[in-house]
Amino acid sequence: MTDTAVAGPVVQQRLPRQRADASRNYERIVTAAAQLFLERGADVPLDEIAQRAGVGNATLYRHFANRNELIRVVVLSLMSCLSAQAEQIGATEPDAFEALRRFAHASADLLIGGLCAVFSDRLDLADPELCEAREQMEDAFELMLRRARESGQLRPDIGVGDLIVPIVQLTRPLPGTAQATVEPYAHRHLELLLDGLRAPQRSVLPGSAATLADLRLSAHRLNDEPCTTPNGKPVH
Amino acid sequence: MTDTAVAGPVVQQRLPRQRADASRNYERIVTAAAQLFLERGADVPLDEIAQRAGVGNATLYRHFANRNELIRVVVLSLMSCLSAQAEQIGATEPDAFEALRRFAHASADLLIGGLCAVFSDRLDLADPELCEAREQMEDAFELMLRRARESGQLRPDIGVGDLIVPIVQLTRPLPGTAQATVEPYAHRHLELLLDGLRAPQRSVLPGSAATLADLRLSAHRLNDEPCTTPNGKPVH
Amino acid sequence: MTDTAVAGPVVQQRLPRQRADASRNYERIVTAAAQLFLERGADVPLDEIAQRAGVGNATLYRHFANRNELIRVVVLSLMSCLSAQAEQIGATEPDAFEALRRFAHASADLLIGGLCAVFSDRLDLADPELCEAREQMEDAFELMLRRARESGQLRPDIGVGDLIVPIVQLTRPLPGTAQATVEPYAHRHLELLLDGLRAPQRSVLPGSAATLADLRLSAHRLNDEPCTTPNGKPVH
Amino acid sequence: MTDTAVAGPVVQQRLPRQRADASRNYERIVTAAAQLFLERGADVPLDEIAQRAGVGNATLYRHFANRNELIRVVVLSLMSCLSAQAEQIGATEPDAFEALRRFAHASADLLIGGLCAVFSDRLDLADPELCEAREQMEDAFELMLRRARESGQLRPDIGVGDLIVPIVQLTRPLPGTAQATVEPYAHRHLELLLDGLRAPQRSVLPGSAATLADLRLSAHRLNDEPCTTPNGKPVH
DNA sequence: AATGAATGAGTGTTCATTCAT
DNA sequence: AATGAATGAACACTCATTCAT
Repeated sequence: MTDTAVAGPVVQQRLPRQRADASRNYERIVTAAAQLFLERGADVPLDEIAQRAGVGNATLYRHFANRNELIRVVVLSLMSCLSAQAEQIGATEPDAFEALRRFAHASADLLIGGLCAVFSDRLDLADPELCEAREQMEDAFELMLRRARESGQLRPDIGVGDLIVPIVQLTRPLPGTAQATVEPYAHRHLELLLDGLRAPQRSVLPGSAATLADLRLSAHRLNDEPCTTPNGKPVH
Repeated sequence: MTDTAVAGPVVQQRLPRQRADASRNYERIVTAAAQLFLERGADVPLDEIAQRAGVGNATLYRHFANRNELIRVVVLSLMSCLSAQAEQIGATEPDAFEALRRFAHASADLLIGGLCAVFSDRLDLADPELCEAREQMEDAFELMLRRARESGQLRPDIGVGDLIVPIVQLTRPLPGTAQATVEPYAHRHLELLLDGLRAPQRSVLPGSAATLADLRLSAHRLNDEPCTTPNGKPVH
Repeated sequence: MTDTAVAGPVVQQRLPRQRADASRNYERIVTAAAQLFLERGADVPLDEIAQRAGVGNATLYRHFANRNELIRVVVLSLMSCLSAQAEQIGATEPDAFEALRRFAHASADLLIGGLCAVFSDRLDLADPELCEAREQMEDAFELMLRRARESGQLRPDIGVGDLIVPIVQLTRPLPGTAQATVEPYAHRHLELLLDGLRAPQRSVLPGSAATLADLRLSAHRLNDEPCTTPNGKPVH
Repeated sequence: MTDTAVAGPVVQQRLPRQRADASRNYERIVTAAAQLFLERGADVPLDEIAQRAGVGNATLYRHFANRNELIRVVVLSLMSCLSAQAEQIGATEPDAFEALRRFAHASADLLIGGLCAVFSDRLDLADPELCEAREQMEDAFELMLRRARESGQLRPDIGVGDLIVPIVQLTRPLPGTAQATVEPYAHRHLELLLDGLRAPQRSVLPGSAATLADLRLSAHRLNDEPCTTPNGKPVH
């Protein structure tokens, strides 16, 4: 993935009249942020992002009012890339399950783990731009799943969340390590999961499939309650 | 899971003559820490842990010289519980794959996601107590896998890391949310993964199985290098 | 100087009925405190003093309400030793200047640098016990000086403060170092000073001689004022 | 002494393009630090230094990474002033001993007592800038001494440490008091010492002259050993 | 517009002092 | 009486955010 692959689509949405150096700085900041969020987590000092981008810290603030704004743009950028990938694979891969498989791995390659931030309390759930990007992405997954299901290769009890959430989780950087650490394993484990997705199904799944929005909502609901195990017993 | 289930085994290793109130506080701190680490990540203010434990901040420091000490004990406690579970399940469940399956879900119930801290740079890789607990845990998994493999129910190309890492990842709390948010989905996705583990295998896996130590080592190797994708292209 | 040399005289002044272990602890604390104050400054953690004394920290507080109490006793102990030395030397040394000289060096040997605490704001200037000890010590010096002056060996423009203050200063441990570091030099420089004290005088001294009380008073007067140089210009 | 007299030489060494307000703050911090270190010791809360300088605490940290950095600059500044004084006096005073005398008193006026920090474990003994400043200062003293010795006015058994150390000690602020408290006496006692330095010598000195580096080294050697009196008996 | 600098709120940690055994 | 433990108030240092150049 190149710099423009991440920052490009979003940058294009910005207002036209902008000094050349300003838009160059904007891109450099987004790029540096994407790198550092993945390498060091969502809490990296903004000063370091500015430094890696080669700009002053105040310049970062000129473009992004706060850390959440920056996260938002990085996430939008990632989701945008993802949707584009889906479209391209869907258009070219004849086998439906193989398309799903390739898309899943492509997502991992796109470091979709960064998307975990989608669920972060740092993002405004109602942000229209974000919602739209998310729906677009979910639609892409949905389409892939429908086709695979219709082809008879996908077990029928699978929803979009059953794919996105595991991809997000399996590709997250392990805490304290760079993204690159998990990546080789991510593909391997993803493959195992995909095998579990194939028809005929080998088990009865507990729970039900969820969308990202579902997850986000349940997170909101639970956030202030005491932490309990699924059996309802308080933790510890 | 009760308090003693988490803190017990470690507490038992402490020196004998300890005032009742002190050991009560010790356990309360470990318990509060385990909760808050899961709910809010490894960076929760220690003051909040002390507050939730109902003790002064300095009391926490009397028991644990710093945050890493505390993490270490929490992790040891979790791993210890896990090994005990394995033993119990292995002794009672006749079907080998079902034993594996139950153990995997039990691990998720034990909030094993917290174990992600094993990989954290916060822990001393060489700490003997930690190594021992990790090996014990890996042995338990190894035994489960061997039996399932010998019973012909497990695909043969699976190593211990192929189980532990996905469990850790799938059960990690989504960033910014409480552990409880993922948990229902964790079991569901784990089940999918387990289906992928069953024989006959439905795909050829990329990469190779890894142990926790492997992961940790590769993390060390990569940490100072520039972050690259598996294809060798620099990220972004 | 032995342990009892420091702690002894003061201990004898305490009330009679006391458990044997209590009075043993008292002495051990004073001894440990005297050591650590000299080695590490007046700010050593009291817990360390208790530890070196081999008692619990709370035991220290049973004997001394706070750090100042402890300093007070250590200082009293040192001054007491000093007065005893003066008496002994005065009684045995026939040459008056030599007596002064020996006393000065004996004072240095007694680590009189610790007396700097006399001036510390940590001590109650009006404390009667302290005043008495100070006067006693000053009397001893006074007597030495008078005899030396009468013998014609001492220049006439010298007061008691002209001896005590330089001794205190020259024997203070250099910051960040143990007392022992200066000690060899202290005797050497003291000797130089004593040479300066001999008659006939080689210069006209600025200012006037001071007593410890004078110093202490002027310290009080100045403490809250802005810091100025002797010329009245503000420092820096 | 004016602000620039203290902070000037060091400030001049900083990188060229600096905002006016930043360099003003830098000087104010150094000035405030020099004052407070002398008034209250090397342990004054940095927040208070910041407050006296009229800046926020974080501003202090922008300029000095930690307390030792600050001490280092203050010390460098003092030593630099001192060397300049020596040069000026040496060039204008025809009488060699009088030059020495004037320099000694000028040193006291420069609050050289603050130099005690030279010995502090807070300073990096190997710091090249510091070493250079120290050597420069010692050279200045050395030159003064040689001239006085050659003129026949200085007793021959005197080394540079025999001047610097007593000056440092005699001008140190008494603990718990402002620098100003000792200052009047410092000049008086210094004069006595200088009288002791004059030829013909009136005594045989014990020990030998030392440089600052010697002192620092012996401090290092002794710091971890048990504290003993010069006679080899353990203290107390 | 870009930026270096300023800043206050927050966190980890220490320590004098008090409490409970 | 002795003591291990508890505690809150300090202090060093960091960082997001704002200010001034």
